[in-house]
Amino acid sequence: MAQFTKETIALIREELKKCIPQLSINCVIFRFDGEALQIPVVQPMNADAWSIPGGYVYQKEGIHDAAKRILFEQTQMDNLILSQFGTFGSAEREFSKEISGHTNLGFPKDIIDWISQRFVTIGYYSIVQLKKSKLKPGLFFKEVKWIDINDADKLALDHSVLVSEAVQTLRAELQSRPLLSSFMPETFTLPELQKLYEAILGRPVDRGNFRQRMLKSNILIKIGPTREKTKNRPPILYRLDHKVYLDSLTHDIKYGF
Amino acid sequence: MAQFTKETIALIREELKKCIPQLSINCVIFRFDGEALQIPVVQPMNADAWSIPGGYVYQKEGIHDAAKRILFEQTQMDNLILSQFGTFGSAEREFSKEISGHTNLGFPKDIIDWISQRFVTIGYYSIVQLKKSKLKPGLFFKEVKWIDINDADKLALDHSVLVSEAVQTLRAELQSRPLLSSFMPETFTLPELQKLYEAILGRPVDRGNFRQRMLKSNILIKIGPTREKTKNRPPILYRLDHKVYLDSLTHDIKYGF
DNA sequence: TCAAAAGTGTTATAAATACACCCATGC
DNA sequence: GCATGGGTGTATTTATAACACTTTTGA
Repeated sequence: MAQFTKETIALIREELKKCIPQLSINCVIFRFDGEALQIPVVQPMNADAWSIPGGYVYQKEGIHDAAKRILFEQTQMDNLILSQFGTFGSAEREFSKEISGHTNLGFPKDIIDWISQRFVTIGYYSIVQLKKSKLKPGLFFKEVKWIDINDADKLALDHSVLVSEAVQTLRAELQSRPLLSSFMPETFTLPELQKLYEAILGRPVDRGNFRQRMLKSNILIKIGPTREKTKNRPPILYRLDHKVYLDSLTHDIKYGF
Repeated sequence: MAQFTKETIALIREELKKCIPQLSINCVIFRFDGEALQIPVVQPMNADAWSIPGGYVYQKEGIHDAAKRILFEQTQMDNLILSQFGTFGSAEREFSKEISGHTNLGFPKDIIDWISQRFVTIGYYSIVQLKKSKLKPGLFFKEVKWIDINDADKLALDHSVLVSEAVQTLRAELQSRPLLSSFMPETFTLPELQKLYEAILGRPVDRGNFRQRMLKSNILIKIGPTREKTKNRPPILYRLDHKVYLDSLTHDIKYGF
């Protein structure tokens, strides 16, 4: 396990001093690679386990800004629209054993004490387009990588729970938030869009009905028969009509009266 | 403005020592008086402004339990089902002036410093039946009272914002959470239920369609023609079929494909 | 010409929505 | 009898959902 230099430890100590204690932020970022939803996970310098990106809030910083900063520091991804999916702070959310159990953290006691306190964490989620999803590990991290959400069941602490809560929120907000703008590239085909919906909903969707609904809603603008050679019948290329799409989001729920 | 005794101040100091700093919880509790939605607001001993119930989280206490405890301490209401509606912590959420601006708080400096720090607050909401909604002010409070949500625009700090966020969440969760069980008494009439829906949705609803939908869903059990003398045609009494009601909550959203 | 994936159409059912009409009560 | 609020029915439109059929491509 890598050890931190004296300078790095001093730096970390200074950073932690500027933060609100016992409050953390964790981010679940989604992308769609054409087949499945994926999220980035990070591996700190001094640990083997994988976590979702997370950190602490500066005293003079809003929690929203903190989430953006932390995400950028740990993955280099920027310009994301973040939304909360919940705040987690049961009495059992106390991982001092799991954290200090690793004998060779390379941290002095004061830092170990600080990070192994009982924490309340605010969960944020966001979405990034595939082409903007290049990751670069932050200062104190060995590695960052994308994993399928279905493989997110062995993360550090209670991070697997956070991921599944974020997925549920994503699902619930599919019709009320402009998720497509964030997920899809400039141009795409209906079969591609359908696969995204299937990945988010976790179930197959009927092709005919899906197309009908999408086309009737006028959120898609046809821009040509296709781009490349395809193995079978070439799909039609579309792009989002952002204006119509934003208007189409269900601000009002149907009640039947 | 009332002053605290030396003993009370010592007690408060001991309490605060046991709490997570810079993290608070605020509760928005709804009841329905037959006409409008109402929430309880509290007035601390040493302040004139009205706030929604709120407090701090003990080190060894889950945030959910903390919300229940705080609510009980400040209103004596118990056995509520609490849900989060958001966590608030913008950099501007810093009310030291508003808090210490009141010159006669009656607190020593260390306590003023503690409570006028920058706080992140977790918002919880819940519902209580009218007949279970008797309030009793807590130890450090002058008064507790119910106010209409429409009159909640002059609360302390940013509490009016919290209330409006809670109302939005209530609205959004009307079809997915068992709110009726908490709002309605054992027996009620359809016009009464309709008024609740109108209060929550903030708009009139069609009587015919409302009745149809309610009756077709089988969540109501007819228990008699009426109870008392009424001015006009006596409405029919119903009670909730809790089993059917819970099953009827929309766990899956309609997408059209 | 065949498989595979894309694209289109048809139909049955259920839900949403707008109303019109009747009923029971007190005055 | 009539105003008032409670209760019921009907008709139109729209959405959901299942599924059959056609088209285009590469091999």
